[in-house]
Amino acid sequence: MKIGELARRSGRSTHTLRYYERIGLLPPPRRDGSGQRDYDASILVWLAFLERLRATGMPIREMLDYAALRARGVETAQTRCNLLEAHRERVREHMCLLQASLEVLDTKIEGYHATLHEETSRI
Amino acid sequence: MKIGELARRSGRSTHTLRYYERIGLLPPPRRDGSGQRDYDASILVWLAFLERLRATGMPIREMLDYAALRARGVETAQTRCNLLEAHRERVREHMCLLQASLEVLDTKIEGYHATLHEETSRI
DNA sequence: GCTTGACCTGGAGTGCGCTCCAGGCCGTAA
DNA sequence: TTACGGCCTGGAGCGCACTCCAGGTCAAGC
Repeated sequence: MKIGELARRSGRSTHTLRYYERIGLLPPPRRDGSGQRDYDASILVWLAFLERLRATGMPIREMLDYAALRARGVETAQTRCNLLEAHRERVREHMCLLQASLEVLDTKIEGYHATLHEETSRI
Repeated sequence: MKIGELARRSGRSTHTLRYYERIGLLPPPRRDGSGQRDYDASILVWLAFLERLRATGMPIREMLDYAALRARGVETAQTRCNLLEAHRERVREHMCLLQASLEVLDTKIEGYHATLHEETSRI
């Protein structure tokens, strides 16, 4: 699979894919006769996983740590697992904060509705 | 209240408070005899509200829109309410995405646990 | 043969939200 | 009186995660 197709199928731009490779988040793929990248379909799984990490706010620096551990093989499984568990905990905390802020927002909006209703009925 | 105290009480740095003022997110406070900012305690309420917007991921640009509407007075209440409601909807969507990603993370971690357990019991 | 479009590289640029710096003023306490 | 801490300004710098550019190669279709 060439970079354009991978971009389409993974939802990234070709720019981003090359950038990820440059910083070490994607393994360098093999190249075809004319030097163009030729990806294995399995890379889509890795990209999908990275997207979950990204969506939950993990900084790239930390993804790099994870990727480096992964490259060192099975003996780092425990460390990777710990890393993911720590991240999960942060995500949970973030969601709690969002939930609390959402409630404040609800209250604020409710206040606007009350005021606006008063305005209307006063006319 | 001087800027240092406001920083302490609002959880921002003095740098950030001056920055917010510069971009129009905080109204310019009065100054004391020697030109130092002298804040009214009521500004804490506004800062706390901004913090909720920030925590839920509203870009500063949009906070500025809100602040500008607010400055125009009561006739913009409906528009401000709409703005907050649209934002609330985005936050809800974001939370759904986080929830889904959290579940993927759980599955992944579960997989690590299974593998690690297998490793252990094979020894 | 020529055009088109996808690909290549190294490096510069972007937008966001701060964060810090230099150089200076002011009021209080030792 | 001098040292200190906190304040002032305009403007530069930073970290992040991309995003784009110039200038080039290459394969396929007309």
